[in-house]
Amino acid sequence: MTQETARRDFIREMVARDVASGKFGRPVGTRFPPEPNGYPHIGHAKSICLNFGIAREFNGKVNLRFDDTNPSTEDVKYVEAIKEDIRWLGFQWDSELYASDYFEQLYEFAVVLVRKGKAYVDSETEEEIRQHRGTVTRPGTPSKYRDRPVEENLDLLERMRAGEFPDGAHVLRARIDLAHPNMIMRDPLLLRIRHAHHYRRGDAWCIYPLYDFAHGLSDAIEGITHSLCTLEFKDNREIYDWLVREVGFENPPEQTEFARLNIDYMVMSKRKLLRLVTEGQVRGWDDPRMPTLAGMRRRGVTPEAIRTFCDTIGVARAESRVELATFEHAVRDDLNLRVPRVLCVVKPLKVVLTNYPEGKSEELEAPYYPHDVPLTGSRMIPFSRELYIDRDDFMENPPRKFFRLAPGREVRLRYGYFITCTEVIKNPAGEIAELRCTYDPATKGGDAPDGRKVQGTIHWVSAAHAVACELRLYHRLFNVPDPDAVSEGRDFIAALNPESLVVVHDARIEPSVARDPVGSRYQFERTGYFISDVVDSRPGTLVFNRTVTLKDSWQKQKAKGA
RNA sequence: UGGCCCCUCGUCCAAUGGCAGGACACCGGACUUUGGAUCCGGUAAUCUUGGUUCGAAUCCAAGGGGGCCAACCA
Repeated sequence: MTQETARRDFIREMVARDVASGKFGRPVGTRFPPEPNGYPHIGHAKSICLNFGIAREFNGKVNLRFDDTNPSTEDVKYVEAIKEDIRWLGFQWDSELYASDYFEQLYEFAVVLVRKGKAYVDSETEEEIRQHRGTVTRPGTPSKYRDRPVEENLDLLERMRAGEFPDGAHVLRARIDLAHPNMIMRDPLLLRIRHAHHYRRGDAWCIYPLYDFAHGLSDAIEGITHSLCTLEFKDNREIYDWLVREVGFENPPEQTEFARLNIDYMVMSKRKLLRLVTEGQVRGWDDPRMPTLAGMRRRGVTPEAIRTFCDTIGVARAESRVELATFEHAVRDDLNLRVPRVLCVVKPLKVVLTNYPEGKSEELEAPYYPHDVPLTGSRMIPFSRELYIDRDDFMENPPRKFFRLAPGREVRLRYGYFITCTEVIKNPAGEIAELRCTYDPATKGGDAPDGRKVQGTIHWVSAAHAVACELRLYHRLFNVPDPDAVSEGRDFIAALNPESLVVVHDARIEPSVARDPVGSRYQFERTGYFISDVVDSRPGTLVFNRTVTLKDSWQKQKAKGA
């Protein structure tokens, strides 16, 4: 707010200029204008951070305005979801408003336009209107109703509102120019008849404004100064300006467009997300694989990480696609500094310590945070003769640079002892069933008094004390970086990653987490960040969602060797 | 093909006529009881061609490439 030297995006620079010049003669006003027909996603988060951020930085106001002008797709459940997600992201709006509350005013504006000869009632069919609009390379032709007398237009408009006509019988159009090079300006439709129940207005209205008619005028009614939207609305700016001018607003708001957010391996279109949900490709709007805020929340992503991410990617006018790594970095960077570490074995392999007394067990103290995280706390973890380690941490014939357990090799058990593998036990099928190891009692806590070093440290749990749990390992939902760009005629559904969710049913976790509340976040050491699932996890049936893996330079090493 | 918008390291964003910089990614190294984190170092870009200018990523022109617009969706 005070950092005038901080680098700013082109929009903030513009707002700063406008504030300095007193251009609008009123405080900065922004708005976030979702249509309540779907759940907000990370792309909306970018817009939310921008609009709410600017209002805060410039001591302005931000409105949450639902652009609810289409009764057939909208629902209260979406307005509730949107409000919840904005709050969760950490923002508070100054006013909660609805375009549907402006229907009366919009109707009056329509009358004004008709009286000025700037709008008319067209009675052509939908098909005729489309035909007469021309194409991008060919001008359109006027409707035969275009020159109806004002009085007739007024009468028709009134009767449209009164419900005298069926859907599609008439529309109100702006009278501009059928040959306009900007298609949007070829007498755009303003009001259409829709005998449909509106989730807020009920059956009070049967004519509904279209986006172009409602949006700019709603901004103007609210005294918005800076109306920020995405690039695809660039052409609409012309009708926006035309309408606020014709209706007579002084110092009307001005629209500025910025590039929408795209992230590799994600789809951001609400239409596509809705399809994923309705077709059951995912388990709902809050499926942790979804780019929705609800999905990310359930996945374990924090609002702070999302806000940091939005800061990182910046705001510009060039279309772009952000690498997934940029997003994952923001997530790890935030989680690293806030969540406790615990031990969880994903694919258990039994280890028997042949020189550890049978029936004995002990408690080892394990800090929750590593030395470089400024948080404190620890818990005791049980240790005994039979343990589980991860199958991936043992190889019978290890390649070079494999620093983990192998026959004859010594490794450290995290917070525990050094162990050495002495024997590999196989089942009749020849698969490794169990390892026999010896432990060195002198290395309790993880250090050898003789200064002996080990290459690797692996995680483990005590077989008798560990708690079975379910792990949901999420991967990218799509196999291609740009699922929106699947070739013509092919469905983006075909690009879905069949392994976007891998469920592990028999993971084993240290018992300390058993009674933590659902929604608790952890780092499972050496594995990744996880959150206990708020929907399905309960005491006795623990379920964890993997938020993001840890960076894995061993995987990278392996890939290079391959 | 009409109109409009955009084009800087692999990716995202800066540089607002004056030394092309940051973040992520990548590659090395240090450190390490997480192959995590951290620290240090490195590779790496102005779409092309002209023009204006003492000086151009920046201004102009042409070309190339990408995107948006022809829903009674937003």
